[in-house]
Amino acid sequence: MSESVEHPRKANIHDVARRAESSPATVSRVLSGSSYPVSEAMRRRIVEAAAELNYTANAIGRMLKTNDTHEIGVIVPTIANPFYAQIVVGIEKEAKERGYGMLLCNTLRDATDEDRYVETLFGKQVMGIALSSVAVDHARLRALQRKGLKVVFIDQEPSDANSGKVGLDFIRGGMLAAAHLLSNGHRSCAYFTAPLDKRSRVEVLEGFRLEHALRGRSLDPRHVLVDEREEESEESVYEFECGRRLARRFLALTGRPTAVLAANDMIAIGAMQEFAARGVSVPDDVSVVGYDNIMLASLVRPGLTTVDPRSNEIGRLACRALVDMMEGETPEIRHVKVEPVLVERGSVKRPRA
Amino acid sequence: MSESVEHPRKANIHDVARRAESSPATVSRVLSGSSYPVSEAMRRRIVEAAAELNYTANAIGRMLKTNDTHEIGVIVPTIANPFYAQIVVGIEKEAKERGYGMLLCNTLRDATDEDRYVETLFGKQVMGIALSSVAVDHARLRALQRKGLKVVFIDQEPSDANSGKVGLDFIRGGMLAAAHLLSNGHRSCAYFTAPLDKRSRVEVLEGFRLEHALRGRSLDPRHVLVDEREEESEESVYEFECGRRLARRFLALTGRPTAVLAANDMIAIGAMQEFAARGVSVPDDVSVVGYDNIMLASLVRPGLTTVDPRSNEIGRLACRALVDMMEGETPEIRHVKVEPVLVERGSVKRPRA
DNA sequence: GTGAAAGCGCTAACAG
DNA sequence: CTGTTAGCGCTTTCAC
Repeated sequence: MSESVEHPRKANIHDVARRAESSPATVSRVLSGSSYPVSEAMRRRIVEAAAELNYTANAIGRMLKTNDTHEIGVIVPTIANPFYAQIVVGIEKEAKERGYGMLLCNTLRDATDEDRYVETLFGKQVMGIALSSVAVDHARLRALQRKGLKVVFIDQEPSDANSGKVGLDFIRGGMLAAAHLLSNGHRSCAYFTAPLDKRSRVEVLEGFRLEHALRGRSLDPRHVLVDEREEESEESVYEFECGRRLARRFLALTGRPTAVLAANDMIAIGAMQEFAARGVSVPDDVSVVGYDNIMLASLVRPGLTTVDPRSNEIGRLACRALVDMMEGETPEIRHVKVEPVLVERGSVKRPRA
Repeated sequence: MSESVEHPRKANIHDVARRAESSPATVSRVLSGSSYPVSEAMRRRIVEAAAELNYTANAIGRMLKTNDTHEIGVIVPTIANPFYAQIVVGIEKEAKERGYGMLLCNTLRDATDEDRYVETLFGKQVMGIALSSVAVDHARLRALQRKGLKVVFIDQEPSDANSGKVGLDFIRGGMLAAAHLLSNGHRSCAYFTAPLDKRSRVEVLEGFRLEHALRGRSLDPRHVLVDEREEESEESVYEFECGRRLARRFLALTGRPTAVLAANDMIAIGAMQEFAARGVSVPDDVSVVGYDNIMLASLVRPGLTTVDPRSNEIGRLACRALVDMMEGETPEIRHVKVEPVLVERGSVKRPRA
């Protein structure tokens, strides 16, 4: 039953040379786009012979010789999460433009796999790795960096002069939201968040506060509503429920604010849903701003005004930094923060007088 | 300015051999996990030397020698679409278990890029490609298959005895939905869909009809509601709006059915939203079933009962078929259809008597 | 302008 | 059990 059909051996550079009555060296020069001078006649013969033989250069041979794979490794928790999917697409776009291929690894948050992936990628001779994952063994990574591996961290603290880093500017995002709300005439704002154990959640709050301060205002501590419940079930389901719970607490507040910033869109949408269920109109009775700009934000009614972290751009920049490092460019742009941007939809309005 | 720090040359197999006072062959045997007998003492010395030198085998060298990269190529439109993201994650899980790496390519629906990707992957000596993209040059693909490339198509018509294929069983999905509705006592059902220019939309309808027939029922043609509007704007936004329009038409029907199957979740959710806005209760006044099981389906109120195509499983099977083909396994399982599954939530209920 | 030859790092005969 | 050797497909001196 083992009917392994014999395939015609793939043509190699010698085959092409023979057919074009030339030599491997010259074929290589022509087909790899070298600038080395080759006569027009010879060039034509070679191109023709290659076409006839259906020749495709073996990249492995080239890689071994040149010691340059033109590939980068990318490690993320999982592209099932749209945020990472966007980043990866951004990375790939940039990589494609620069002529690099991408080796993608989803760790699914398994620390063991993560380390294994780093090792495998290094073995495959990628010269650079972009990663957004916390559990990697940094000691090992350092060791590999000493052997020439370039590393760019995405949305992560630990970095150093030898690594690149692309950060998300949550503080700026919080400021953006505050600026939008305050300049729309809101004099009292609330912040909705799940427990403050993630950097993003606290930094958004920081920015929110900061912008208030910059405008001579302050955020009433009683208006910072932190959900107590632990994260059970799936993340987004949890966040949605969290938004509903916080909305109920919000409605019970005396001297209730006229606007809310939520730490992320799912919380905002949960809150909006609860408001609607209780006859509180968004944006007439209360304005809501989210964070993340997930697809859903454009679908709910009213559309959710939210802060977009520009994940695509994050990927692009990460890749750019990485490739620059690999190609020995100046490391000036090694540490970037991507500026988030406010997307206005219908969930914010000036408060009633 | 060109401060290219000199990195210590990576150790190679000769370095390890020298340090362990052995030979490259033996080092290879030990470090590549060959079953070739090597004395314990020697083995230990080699492992130790490798560790001291921080040795990582160069996979490129091995690939060139063995003519086996242990890598597969994956081509999809874009992982920004969660459906494809799920598939890719499924592929990768399976690939990881089987010891294969993955080269991911997002075509972003650019036909030119698609062909280029196929070529590049082939040049990189992947022995197999899984692809879910329509625009590939099939003539070229056939040519590469003749050179031994294995191909698995995902959710696509054109296939043949030489290629693998993993299909989605939309017909079965439609049947599942009908069975659920009918056995819950619904005697009159409707189908909501965007224009019938996609295979999925017509096959789901087919299945829906078929199951009716199998139970001696029939689907009233006037209850097949097809949106006329062309797809403008973003896909999911369009579908959402489409659901709302169809819901309005549905409510105007005389002898209105008690249940609805939507061609996909976004349409179903749009319809639910419209129903709610018009005081029609789901599931009390009308039951709704969706298709796709997107994350959102579990978040809306009531939860949307829907057909899950099991994209993750699709990816797994695609990869399994591919690797089997690459490893010369029997091709029995070459053409698979993945059985969808009904996920029950709160949007379906027996109709009022 | 062209070709011969060496060699990238590894594994697999083969010989001992 | 261990080592020597050849060579995977390519690029790149170097010599002509």
